[in-house]
Amino acid sequence: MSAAGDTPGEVAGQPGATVGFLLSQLGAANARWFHEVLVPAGLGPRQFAILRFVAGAEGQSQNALGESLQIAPSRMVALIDELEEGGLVERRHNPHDRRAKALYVTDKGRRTLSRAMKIGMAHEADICRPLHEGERELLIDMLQRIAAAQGLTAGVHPELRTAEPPFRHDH
Amino acid sequence: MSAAGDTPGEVAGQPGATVGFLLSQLGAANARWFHEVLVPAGLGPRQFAILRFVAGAEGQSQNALGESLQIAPSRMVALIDELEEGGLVERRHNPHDRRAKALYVTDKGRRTLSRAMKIGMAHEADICRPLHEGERELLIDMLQRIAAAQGLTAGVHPELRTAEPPFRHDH
DNA sequence: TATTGTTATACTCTATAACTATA
DNA sequence: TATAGTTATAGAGTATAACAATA
Repeated sequence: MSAAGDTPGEVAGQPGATVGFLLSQLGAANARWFHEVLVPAGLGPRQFAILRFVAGAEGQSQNALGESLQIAPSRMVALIDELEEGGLVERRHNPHDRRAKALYVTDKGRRTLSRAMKIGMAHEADICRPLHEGERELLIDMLQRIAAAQGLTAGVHPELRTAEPPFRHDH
Repeated sequence: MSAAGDTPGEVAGQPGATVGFLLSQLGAANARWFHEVLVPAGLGPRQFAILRFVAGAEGQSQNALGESLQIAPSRMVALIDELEEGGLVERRHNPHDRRAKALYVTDKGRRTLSRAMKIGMAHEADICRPLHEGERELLIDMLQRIAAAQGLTAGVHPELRTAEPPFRHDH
């Protein structure tokens, strides 16, 4: 971090231009922004993520889904409740295990998901508008390398996660 | 967002590689990571940010500082309380306005700040380890362009902010 | 005895509004 | 009447543990 004070002429108290600060700042800002643009679809970012995972493998139990997304079982309940009350997913009976619920996306859920994904693509375009030709791919490549080095898996967002991430502690 | 399902062969339910997702994921992960590495300094990221701003312009009132960082006055109280209890900053009397407190960094605060900034620089180096020669500058340039397009000011972290950010709503 | 889903409880964080002492 | 700081309260979000039904 080329922190304030160690660069002559830099205003003390300003974090300056560091990757860490910018990632943190942009991450928080974009999460909120995405939350906002998703409102017309009637979904929050978390519900969007869960809806995608349900659609990706229908019939899963809540706990199985929660394990993929690293969400505690007790949290899944309210999350699925919301989606079910909105008529986007269904809890069906699992014929092989009467304890478990099998999760399915409804037709309405599929339409909502489709709309939300269009919004997501437009949002991505908005974010990348300041980038020049070809820079988006380069940016993604760099960010993916940083994510991989921190042991972040491709599909799981930390905001959803219950447990601590597999950070590197060798510094 | 090149969302799941619109790319043939992509596993549905996976957000895929988008700038929006990666920023959000890395932002959250790095914020937590930074929180963790900062523990030995006895500071949280927010307190670190405040300490820097106090050091950057000593004698400021709490409200003035809160306006710079976009923190509500009532939140500032507890934040400054913590720093004062830790012996890192002092609330002195403002000779010109007996309502206001003038904030100053103690010697201990200066040593803590110095230690925290070293940690911050090491953290930045850790983040950027997967990048090749010269890529860090390019990454910062791209991230700054994205931040600027969203109206984010250089020194203010959204996590600290009370009010809504000046997002673009033209999409 | 272990597991699925659920509920209840407590804890953290923060936003809001009321209050005091000054101005 | 307005402002600086403070306090109190309420709300959201989330983690933890206990629970009933089933395996």
